[in-house]
Amino acid sequence: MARRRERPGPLDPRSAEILWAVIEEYVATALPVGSVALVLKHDLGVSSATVRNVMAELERAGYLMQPHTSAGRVPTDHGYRLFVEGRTPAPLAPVDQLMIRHQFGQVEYASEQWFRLAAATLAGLTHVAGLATPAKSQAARLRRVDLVSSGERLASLVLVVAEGPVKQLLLPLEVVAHQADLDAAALRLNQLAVGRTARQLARQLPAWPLESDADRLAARAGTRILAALKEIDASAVDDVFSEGLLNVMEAPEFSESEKLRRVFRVLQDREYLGDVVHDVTRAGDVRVYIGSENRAREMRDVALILAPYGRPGRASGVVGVLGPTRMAYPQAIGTVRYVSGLMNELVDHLYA
Amino acid sequence: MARRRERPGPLDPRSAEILWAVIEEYVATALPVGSVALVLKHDLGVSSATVRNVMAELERAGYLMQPHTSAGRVPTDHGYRLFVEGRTPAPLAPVDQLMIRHQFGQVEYASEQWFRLAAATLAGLTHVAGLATPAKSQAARLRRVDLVSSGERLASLVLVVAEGPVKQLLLPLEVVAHQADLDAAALRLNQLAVGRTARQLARQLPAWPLESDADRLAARAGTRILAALKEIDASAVDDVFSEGLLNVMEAPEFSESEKLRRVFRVLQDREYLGDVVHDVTRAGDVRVYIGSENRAREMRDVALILAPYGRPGRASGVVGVLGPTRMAYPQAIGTVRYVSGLMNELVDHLYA
DNA sequence: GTTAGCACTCTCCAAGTGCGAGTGCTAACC
DNA sequence: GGTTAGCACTCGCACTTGGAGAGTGCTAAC
Repeated sequence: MARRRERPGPLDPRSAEILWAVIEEYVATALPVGSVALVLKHDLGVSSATVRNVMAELERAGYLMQPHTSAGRVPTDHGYRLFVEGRTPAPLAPVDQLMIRHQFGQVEYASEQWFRLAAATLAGLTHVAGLATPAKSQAARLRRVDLVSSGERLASLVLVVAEGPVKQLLLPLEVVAHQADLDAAALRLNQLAVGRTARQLARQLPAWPLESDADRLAARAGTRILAALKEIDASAVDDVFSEGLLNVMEAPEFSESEKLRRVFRVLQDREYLGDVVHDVTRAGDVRVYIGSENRAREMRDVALILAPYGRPGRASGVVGVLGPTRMAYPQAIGTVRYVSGLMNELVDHLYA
Repeated sequence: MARRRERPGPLDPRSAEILWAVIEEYVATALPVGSVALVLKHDLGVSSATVRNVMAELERAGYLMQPHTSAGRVPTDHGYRLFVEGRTPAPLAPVDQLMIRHQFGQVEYASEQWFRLAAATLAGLTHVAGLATPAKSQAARLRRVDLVSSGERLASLVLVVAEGPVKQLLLPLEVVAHQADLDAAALRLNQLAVGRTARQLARQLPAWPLESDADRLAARAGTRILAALKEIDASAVDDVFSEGLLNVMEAPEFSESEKLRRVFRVLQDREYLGDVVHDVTRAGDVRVYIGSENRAREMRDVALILAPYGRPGRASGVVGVLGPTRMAYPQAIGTVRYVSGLMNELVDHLYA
């Protein structure tokens, strides 16, 4: 019996075929896969005894495991990893491509809805949870300011930030000001602050003129704007749209709600998500995190497939899916890749 | 034995005392309450046998039930209802009031964060899930328009809506236009469209001038604005901030994830939530929906405590909590009432 | 009207049992 | 030498059985 080294490079073709078969079977049924059932369904050219021998090797190599003696085999995270690397992703079916394009066409001019739709689309096609973060740049650049009166001593400060969402803040006023006064200040702000990042604004703000009432109002707003820009830059991810979490809840591996809770907990951990998003953006392509490959312990039951979109540094975000490690990887990867390409187009178009 | 009519008006004091005791005990332990345990802990002036008799009556009247013969008693939805009506809500502890005020003080001028904070605060204090919907008026009124260039043939249309969030849309342009052209059009729009509702805009739009390029651009934007306003008006609730869903997931009654899934499903049903919000707003005070009192079947395991804030018709929303029917109602009601009062103050201040 | 006493009911838990799926090993086979 | 049939063995799962314990409803006495 050709004893194999522990977890070596590529598998011989037959072992690979059997491993793929086990994984596909397990992904479909969520039940440990036995040798007999496998030869029955997958028409491998060998008997169940041979399959048993190969499976035993695959287990020694760390790609399969038995939940208990005398149960079938279940893929390990390493097994899935090999599968993901060994199989080419399945490109999204043309009919689905068409369907998605149609849906995105409907919200083409409502950029706020892109991310939600991306998440929903991914959830719908992969039957796991879809995720999307809005595009965001490292250093937010102010594109437009507006001041709207909200009473004699209160104004709404509207900030349009390049490559990001619009923000509304309240600005309490020291002196009574009407819309005309605010307009004058806004004019000033659009001259002085637009196009600046937080860093630039911090440097220039002290030198702003303070001669007229409008100047002073503008300076006051400037301070507030600076704080807001800093806050935007500081947050790793400002929002994560998730859709189809119900899909994940329905998976049998999450029938004990403790595992479910763990996933939810991570999904609220902005810092962790920020790290992952950073990784994915830097990698520049689809990334797959399988179970224990996730940095967070609590994610050891789930797999994450993420792809960046946009332009690194300028405006970028990620889209992807989250599901049990028992997932149809080739299909999911193909789908995530397609949707990220679509988001690329949309964002490119917007921030050309 | 004084046979009682079925589910009559108020209970005699002793029966009420026992019912309250059962509910408090059950809320604390989540275990069916037996007669012996009750007299031991609650120091009622009677023996367990008497308690048994009273409990049997309460069961006949529909306020208690047994999960199975020879188990203790569990309150029914009717029992909780009686409890809610019979007990005065517990006002929020002064120390908690202070804590909340402090937290809201920190985001006083970031109106977008109020709702999330309200939900988070409620979740933290009540140990169930906190909910909040942003303030919204029946007929959105435009407060300000801005056009920002996003390329030669694309503009961002920024809409500030009275009593609502700011919106950003993309406006594809028929002809090449630079920021100066957009400014001219925006000036027109702020003269023609500001202060109008969708209905008013629909009437006036056809009569807008179309002489200059700016006019034509403004008209084009006007059409888009009208569509956006209509959309805002049409959506029953545009967003529901929920925090602390993990609290609910941890409750023993949701250990089977099927019940959990039901709750999540309802939480995504905008139409249903819209109906409830409408009810609460019309009622004008805290409303409690216990289990089967909810219109949605899927909500029969949970209780909802909601309070409106803002001004009906003008800008109003709701805050509240969602948890298992086994909830500390007096405390939760007191907390929800307090937070809704706080939101009232904030919104009043803003839209004075 | 209240209470002690008691028979009765029903869940929960632990231990025991048969079944079936699936394995690893051995010896024969190509 | 790799492959395969055969077989003993293992172990989880579902089911049964048998107390133990909690809690009830009823009855009779107070």
